[in-house]
Order: sequence, then structure tokens, then C-alpha cells
Amino acid sequence: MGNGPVQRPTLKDIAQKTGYSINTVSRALRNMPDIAVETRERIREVAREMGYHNNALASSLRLGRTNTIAVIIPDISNLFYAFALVEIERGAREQGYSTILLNTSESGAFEQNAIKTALQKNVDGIIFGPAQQSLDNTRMLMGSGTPFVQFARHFESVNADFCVGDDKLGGYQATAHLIEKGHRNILLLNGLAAHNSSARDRQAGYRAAHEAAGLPVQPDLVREVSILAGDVGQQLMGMLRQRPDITAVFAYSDLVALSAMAHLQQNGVRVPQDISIVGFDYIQSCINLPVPLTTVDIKIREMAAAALKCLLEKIAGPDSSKVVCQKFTRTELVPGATVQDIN
Amino acid sequence: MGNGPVQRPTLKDIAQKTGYSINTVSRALRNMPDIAVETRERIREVAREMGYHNNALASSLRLGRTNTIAVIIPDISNLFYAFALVEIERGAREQGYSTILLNTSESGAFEQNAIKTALQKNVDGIIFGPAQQSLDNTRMLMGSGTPFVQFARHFESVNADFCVGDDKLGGYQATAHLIEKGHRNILLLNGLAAHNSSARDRQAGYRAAHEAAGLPVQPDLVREVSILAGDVGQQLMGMLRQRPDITAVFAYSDLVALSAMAHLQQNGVRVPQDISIVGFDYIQSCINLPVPLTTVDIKIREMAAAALKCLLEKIAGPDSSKVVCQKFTRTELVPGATVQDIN
DNA sequence: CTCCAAATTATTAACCTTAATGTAACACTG
DNA sequence: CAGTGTTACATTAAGGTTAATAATTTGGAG
Repeated sequence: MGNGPVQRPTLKDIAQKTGYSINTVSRALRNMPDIAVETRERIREVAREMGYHNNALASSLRLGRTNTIAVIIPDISNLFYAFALVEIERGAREQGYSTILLNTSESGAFEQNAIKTALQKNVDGIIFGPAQQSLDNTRMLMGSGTPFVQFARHFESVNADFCVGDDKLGGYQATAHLIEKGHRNILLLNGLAAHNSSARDRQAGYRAAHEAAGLPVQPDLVREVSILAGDVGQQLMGMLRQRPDITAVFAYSDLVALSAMAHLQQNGVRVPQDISIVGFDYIQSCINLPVPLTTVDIKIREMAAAALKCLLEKIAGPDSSKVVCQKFTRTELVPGATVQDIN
Repeated sequence: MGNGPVQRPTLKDIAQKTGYSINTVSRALRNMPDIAVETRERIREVAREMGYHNNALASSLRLGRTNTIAVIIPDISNLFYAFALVEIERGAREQGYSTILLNTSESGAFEQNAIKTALQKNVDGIIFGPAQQSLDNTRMLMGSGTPFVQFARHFESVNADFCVGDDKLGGYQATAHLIEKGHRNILLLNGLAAHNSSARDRQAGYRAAHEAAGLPVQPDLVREVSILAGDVGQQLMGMLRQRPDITAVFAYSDLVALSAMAHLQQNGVRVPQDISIVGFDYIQSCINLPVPLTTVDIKIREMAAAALKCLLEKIAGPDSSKVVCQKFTRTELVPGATVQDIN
């Protein structure tokens, strides 16, 4: 017959079919009081028959809320964010919220667009995992009036909510573990500290662990690498040539650690016999690795759950500009098989 | 002053401020014709000053489209889907679409809710990565009138669009590679074939490769495991005890392969010296592994891009029930370091 | 000066839902 | 039996945008 695309039924259609007013139908379907029981049942029956389901657009427009949050993060294919996203999406769904995903690829410009999109779509709140160098965007977000929580990274200069890992503690734990196992020349393969609070804090922890052990911090043992740029192997092998006395590597993240291990493997350097490695993030909580990596559990699930909880509180609360939560999740060292005791 | 949450300005506000009608303001901001140049500029100027941005809810309600797609998939923390999601989100964004993410955790019930949510939110289309055992949901989706494309898995009994990997080819390539390297007793650690087209097809490829080589298929060498249930190690080590003549494993996915390798490692079995392993998916395209895994590249990016392209075509097209694309992306064997030549 | 066409702007209605307000019928109270 | 309260529904308005239609102004031709 070619009767074309079937339009979804509206309250009006049900009203016509049942002979009640639109308002009565609406109230019946929402189980509101002041409706005769048999009326309600009849209307609900017809709605079911017609395959009615509420039009969230119209509803949101009227109610002024969308039951939707946006998650703006730098890289979903990074297991850290992927796993966080799972938690956030699940928790949001359980509370009746949908999740709009906006990936920024660590780009400030993309991030700005992402924020604009989120605002246009009238999301009720935003989980904001800042890209590097996005202070301006964070400020813009503050001015928007839409509740948001900084996730994973944060800006000290902005007084806003955040849920981040205790990167300094984690950096300390990783480094102290290596020192305890007898390592003295520990290469830090860090992220880009200039624009990344996590990288700065992990480095601070690295320094603090040295100081606590009475060891000097050797500036040339701190290097910055970028997974996206793919320069991990180059920097690592270069350093090992320059400083053959290096016995251990503290990697900014498990991804960096894995990349480092792959390059060491290729060059015939054994882990942990020749070089010990500690990573960061504990992605093994979501992927099995052939060799368990010694790493720092940053408690992704906990961090994600805390961020979501904070955001929902802000959404429910009367004043979205009030800071509700500035949380550092406590990290924990997870021993694996990539650190050699050389005492 | 406590002047409360600042309301976002609307067309009405701009109209009042400039003295023009709402319609004129709307047309000015959308760069429509039939407006005096100076009027347009003046209005746009004021809009900028007031920080106006379009209310997508109202716009969508009026226009009947949301510029939003939903991605309904079983598990975002599975790198396969995570990487696909990156591609889909990026492509969608480039075409002006936002992405709502709905994770189903392989649950048919969650999936049903996800579909309902997507329909309520009036998404323009759905990338649908079916959970296992979700044939009914797929049928429901067909009846909804909303364009969708099955992704990664599909149902033969439903005549609808899909973009999936050529699982049979991939299964063949993996198995043939092992046979070529001299392996005769190849354990297939498959997914749950009863509810998963990929698992069935990969197994068909496994069988075909045996037949092509004139080898018998040994039914006891085909086992089904579940990453979520965590029974990979148990099944694998059990089989190796029963059949010490097994020299190779073809794993359903890289995740299964990694899990298998971890258990082999723990039990002192060396890869590839004692046991060869081939995986599936090529997650190394997004994560470095210390030892390169021999695997089958299922072309995630290509598959994701194809699915999105197909969906956008359906959205743009006049008849969303018309099947536009039923595509199998061609797989490719990627040699790594986990297969031993025992010829 | 009149009339027509073109250019510009305004008015109205519609998308679908929800909340506030309005109305009618009926039972009960004193 | 007038007045009050309750029950069950209907009507109206509003949320912000856009498209169709209507109205006004301007310029030019005759």
C-alpha cells in the first residue's frame, strides 16, 4: 500500500480515540491523581495498543529539563576513559539520565564546540574531562550556568567541582615502590606537564618520594612523551643509551608503560630482569595483560561514580554555582610482575 | 547580589531588544534570504552580545529532527566497541550529529530499554550493535520506523541493513594460518555461538579451513567461553590437560586471547614455544601490547565508518524501510609473535 | 498620481507536552 | 435547600522555534 512512514501517536491521537481531553490522557499515562480508575486503565490500554511513548522533546521543552547529561572527554579509545564512561553511563541510566558523548581528541577547539553542543542540547549537567590547555573552555563552562564536574584533570585556578585521582599520592607510591626495591636511577616518562595537572602532580609525587628517601632528583631523568605522537619508544631508547645506569621506568600511564614494554621487547631488553616498569591507571581492571603490570590503581570506577554523584547533586540542588565536591580519590599500588627487586 | 541562575536568552529577548519580530530574528540568525543586510548584522550583533545560542529542543520539536543518533552497543569497555565508538562519534559530529550512548551490558532487557529511550528522545537514527539473544528487540526496532543499522553482529532472519566483519573469512584466515604453520590440533575458544552470529561465522571459517586442508574437524576442540563470566582460564587449562596434543589456540577475540595468555603464563606454559595463539579484532590498532599478538584485523574503523555512512544515507533518504547496505568488511590476518612454525 | 512588483517585516499557527485554572456533577452538612 | 466540598474531567496557556501566510513599505513604470 505504501502508507508511508507511520507517524508516532501523540496524546492528541489517544485523546481523540478515547474521547477524553489531552490533559486527562497525559495525567492518566503519568499516573497522576484525580482520575477515575477505569478511565485511567482504559486510556493506558489504548496507549499501549497504539504504541504510544512519550515525546521527550516536547516534555523537556515544557519541563525545562532533559534528563540528559553530556560527557566531554579527550579520548574514548583510551581505556581509562572508556571504563569511566561505562560507569558514568550506567549510573546515569539507573538514575533516569541519558548520556550524550562528546569526544574532544585532546583538542581545545573541539572541546569548545562540544561545550556549545551540550549547552544547545540543554543537557542538565556535564561531566567534563578537560583536554589539555582548556582553561578558557572551563571558564566558559563556569559562565554557562549549567552544572558540571571536572573529571580526571582539573584546574587549580578555577574554583569548581572536581573528582580526580590523587595523582601526587600515586606518583609517590609508584616511585617509593621502585626505590624500596633498590632502584636509584628511575626514569619518569611523564605526560605533558605544562598543560596537564595529572602529569604535574605525578611528577610532584615522584619528587616527593625521592626526597623522602633522601635521594636526589635527577632532572635529566624526567622526560615528557605523548602516546598520540608515538614518541615513547624513541625517547625511552634514547635515554637508555645516554644513561645505561637506569634500572627502572615510572610511566605516566599504563598505555605508556605498554608502549615502553613493546619497544624494550623489540630491542631485546627484558622486563623486569633488565628494566623494571611501573605504570599508572590499572587498566587491568578491564583488560587482561599477558604479564601483570605493576601499576597504580587510580580507582576509575570510584572516581567516575563520585563525579556522577556530585553532578546529580548539583543538578538537584538549588544553586548550581555552589561547589559541592572537590575530591581526590585515593590511589593504591598494585604489585605485578614488572618490577625486579635489586636489593 | 544573588541574582539567581541567569536564564538563557531566547529569540523573543533579542526581538524585544532590537525591535524586530521573532521571526525576523530567527531568519537573521539562520542567514535566510529576504532580510536587509544591515538588519541581519544588527540582529546578529545583539545576539552575540547577549550570548544567544539556539535552543535545540524547541528547534527539534518544530523541525521533526534532532540531529542526534543513538549508539546502542553491548560493552563500551571492550576495546572493539570503544574504538568503533570513537569513529562513529567523530564521523557523526563532522556531519552535525550528536551521539547518545547506550550501553546494554549484553542484556536483552537493558537493550529493550535502550531502544525505548532512543525512540523517546526522537533520535534520527540508531547504530545498533545487538546484544546476544536480542532478535525480538531487533524486530521491535524494525517496527519503530526509525532508521537503524546493525553493527558488528546481525540477524540473518531479519532483512535489514548491517555492517559486520566477514567473520567466516576471518575465522578461515586465522585457522588456515595455524594449519600452514604445521598445527593440527587447534583449540577454538569461541564465543557463545547460540546467540552470536560472529561466533557462529568464525566457527564456520574454522571448519572451512580444516576442510580446505583436508583435515578433520574435531568437535571436542571447539569450546565456548565468556569473558564476562571469566571462565577462559578454566576451560583452557582443562582442555590442555585432556588433550596435551593441542599446539594452538584460535581465540574468539583478542580479549579472550589475552586472557588465555595470562593464564598460560601463570601455569608456566610459554607462548608461542609451547602453545601458539591467534586472536581476533586487532585491538593493537589502539593499544600497544608487550608482545605483538597474531590476530585478524576486522577493520573496526572501516566497519564503523561504513555503518555510519549507511545510517546517514537512510536518514537522508525518503524511505527508511528500504535496505541500503548489507556489508561484510573484509578481514585480514596480521602476523605477530604468538604463532610458532612447527613444520 | 496610480498601480504593480519587489523587498522587507510582521502575524499566526504548529510541533507535543505539562501546569494552572476552570467547570460540571454530585454528595453531604446544617 | 442554600452552601460547601469533592470528584472527575476540560480548557487555556506556556515552553522556544520555524514555516506559511499576511501586511507594509519602497521603487519604478505608465
